[in-house]
Amino acid sequence: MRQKSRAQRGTERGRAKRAPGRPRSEQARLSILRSTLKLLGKSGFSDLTMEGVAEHADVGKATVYRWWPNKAALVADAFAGSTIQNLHFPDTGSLRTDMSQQMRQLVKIFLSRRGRIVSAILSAGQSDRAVIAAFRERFLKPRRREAYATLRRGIARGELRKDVDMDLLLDSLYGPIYMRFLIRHDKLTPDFVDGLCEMVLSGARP
Amino acid sequence: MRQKSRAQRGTERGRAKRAPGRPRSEQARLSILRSTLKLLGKSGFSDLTMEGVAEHADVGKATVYRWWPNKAALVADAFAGSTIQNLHFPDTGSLRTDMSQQMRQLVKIFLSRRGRIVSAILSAGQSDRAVIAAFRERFLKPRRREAYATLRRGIARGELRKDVDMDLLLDSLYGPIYMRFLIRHDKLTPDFVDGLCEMVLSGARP
DNA sequence: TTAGATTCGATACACTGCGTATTGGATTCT
DNA sequence: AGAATCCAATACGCAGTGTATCGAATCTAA
Repeated sequence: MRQKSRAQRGTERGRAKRAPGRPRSEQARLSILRSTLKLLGKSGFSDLTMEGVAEHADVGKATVYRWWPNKAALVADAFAGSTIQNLHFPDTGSLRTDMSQQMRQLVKIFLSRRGRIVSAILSAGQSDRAVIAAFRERFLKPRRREAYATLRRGIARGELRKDVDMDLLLDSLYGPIYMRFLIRHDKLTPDFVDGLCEMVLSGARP
Repeated sequence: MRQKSRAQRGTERGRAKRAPGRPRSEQARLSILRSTLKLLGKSGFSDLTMEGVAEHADVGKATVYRWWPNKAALVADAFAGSTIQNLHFPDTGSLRTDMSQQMRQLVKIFLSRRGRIVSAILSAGQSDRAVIAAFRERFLKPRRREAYATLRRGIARGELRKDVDMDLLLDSLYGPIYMRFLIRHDKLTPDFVDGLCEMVLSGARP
């Protein structure tokens, strides 16, 4: 909070008066965030160290601590800034293929190097509410908004009940993916995604 | 591994010759495991310290390290030994109420103090495969076996398709619960469980 | 009863990482 | 020019990790 208001003075809107003094180095900021993501993908949250980030980013340790109070805040911010592409919903005319295609993309990401970052975020989030909140706000919610639109198209086409509980439905579709991703008791395959879609969506038909 | 073979010499099967020397103190072992669970429920995984466990268990720190190589191993072992009750499947004659009742119990545990332990295990498991394996083998799998039997009763009564993919179905039922438990984007209520059961099971009917 | 093996609790130790503080120099505003 | 703020570097105290050592306790085997 404190450092955010400080940062705002420097970066927010041109009409706001610029604070005196040396402005914050955008280069250092980006370098720190990039290094955080890179190291996080390599080694997970618990092995990530603030000193390691500072060294890899070629930056003083105090510079890291000036802008992020602790490791969790840094990781949450780094993740929030990492825009994950290829996760939009298509509009094929069929709800099942719309959902299935997007969910396959999500699984692909979970199985890639970026999956390690997501797992680290969810892990750290279990003992730091700011981290899990960042995941919800920056990752989950934007995609949920797109998903609502996709579901509404399905309702309009008569593929879903009009009174369907959209949050319940989306959790039923994505929950099993997250569960297998985190507990690793079973494979995350495209066939799994398709079977999941078929079973859950057929339970929500008119 | 090394300490396990050591321990076996002392405790395994009466016919095996007992090793010379002072035997391992069962009292210390139990005290350590109990303290681990207790502290884990209070403060989560990252705040748990080996020194804290040793102190709370009234035991030397070296005694902890003699039998468990690190925090993750200790936590996995402690969780494995903690039998969680009240998580059996009833046999009411209706698949939906059988599942719903058991799932409500699970939610109750997730929302209780023991939920903190589960969340700590899943969190630690993201960077230590032994921890997540302990969760799977000691917690998930035993309940899955009971769930299979419950589903088979449902198939026999004609409430489920004969060719239903039981693992897919169970993940569809439990995945949303784990997702809400870990991401905390929505409430874990009995109504949620009931709606979930209804939607998913209706998608698996003949 | 004794010798040998192993555990126990206690404690000291080196090491790593955390988070704070200080310093001298750089950059920008007024 | 002067004030304000940022930077990198570095030193510091603190907490926790994991190892090592100690004398005492407890067991088996002879």
